[in-house]
Amino acid sequence: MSLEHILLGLLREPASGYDLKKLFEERLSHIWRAELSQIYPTLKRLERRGLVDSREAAARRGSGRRLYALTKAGRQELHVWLSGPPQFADERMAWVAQLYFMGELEDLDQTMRFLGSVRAHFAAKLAALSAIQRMWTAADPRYPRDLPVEDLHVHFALRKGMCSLAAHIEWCDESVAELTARLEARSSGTSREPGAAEEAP
Amino acid sequence: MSLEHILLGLLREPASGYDLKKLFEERLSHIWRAELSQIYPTLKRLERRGLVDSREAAARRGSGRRLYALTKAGRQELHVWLSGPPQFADERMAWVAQLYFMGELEDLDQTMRFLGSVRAHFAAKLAALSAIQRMWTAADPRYPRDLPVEDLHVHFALRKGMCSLAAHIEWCDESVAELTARLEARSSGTSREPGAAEEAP
DNA sequence: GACAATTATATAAAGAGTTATATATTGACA
DNA sequence: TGTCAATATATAACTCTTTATATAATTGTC
Repeated sequence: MSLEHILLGLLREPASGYDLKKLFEERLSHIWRAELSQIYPTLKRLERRGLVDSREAAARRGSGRRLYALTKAGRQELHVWLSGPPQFADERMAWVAQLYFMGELEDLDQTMRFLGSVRAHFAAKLAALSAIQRMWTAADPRYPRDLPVEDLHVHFALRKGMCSLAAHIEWCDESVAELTARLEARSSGTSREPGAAEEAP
Repeated sequence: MSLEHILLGLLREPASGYDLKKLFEERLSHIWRAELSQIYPTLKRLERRGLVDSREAAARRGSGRRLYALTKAGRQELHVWLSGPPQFADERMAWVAQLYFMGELEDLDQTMRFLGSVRAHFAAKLAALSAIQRMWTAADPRYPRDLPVEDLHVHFALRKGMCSLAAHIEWCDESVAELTARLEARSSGTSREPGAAEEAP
């Protein structure tokens, strides 16, 4: 189970369930997301298996917090996961399925609007990752060539997100261009469209 | 629930659960996957809701088959889904998480091997999609500019997969190049590595 | 002093997907 | 004749994830 391993990875420094949720949002939002209702029971399971241990600590506010930390066995398990083969899972992309079936609507304007929404979505995500990279570049003169090994890997993961998103945007533009060419061909000369005949009967 | 809508999309022609599983594998493998154990109960649910209806039919082999077909309500529901906003879901990419934490291992050779596996994986997937595109190009002289509207959308979805995969491969190459530069810098001149001192003590 | 926001943990219930298993029929091949 | 592969449906058990809800203390604000 990947969530377990990711929690082990995040627990290089001791953290509470609440902290871990924040770490997911701040550092891993482009890779994985997890809800508190999933994190808490998973931490308990990891503790039962001896991969993490916990101690109570004073809360800044609210009820007491429980800080979890990696055990030796936990670090070993993490290394096994990291040394193993890449774990691929096939994606489920509902929005691509929508596009796949959208010919059914026979409405290329709808397709155009749809591609616009898609492009905006990915552009926003790319802007967020670019901002992170810019911050990093400004803050650390070693970026990225001379980063410490750990940060280099984080950099790779960030670049993965940026490259994917940039490709999505380019694909949107390619598709919009193909659609536009088609719509122009339709509105000018050779038209067999049912709607076009209404213009000059 | 997206699987329901995808089944509605596939059911433009009547099909059995078994047929639909094949359609997922043949046409939608780069977009969505579904197991028979998920398809059968989903079809029953769709029938209870009046979005599809079914009739028994003779099986080519095996026990009798049940053919499902879209109802009017089903087609309407499909159109609502297709007219709605794109449904994005954040991906969970275990392999990127592995890379993110891989600095922990302090073994850049392992990182290199990992990136090699990743590249091979995506290259194989891209080859599969490219083959589909080549077949299509060869079979239909209208590809892609003058395709019927329906096929144009299928083409867009295929191109989405190809663009993503090509970007993944480029990212792999970029990362390998950065890693290589680093490994060469380490093996030549300025070395503070613990292993390097053993060469000439 | 009331109220909202934040910090913090916990659990129940539902939904989505995977794995394993059971059944039955037919055709091909050895 | 036996058995393997393909066609076809069905269900149980399990895992993973989301949504909703409950509790409780503290800080800042109006």
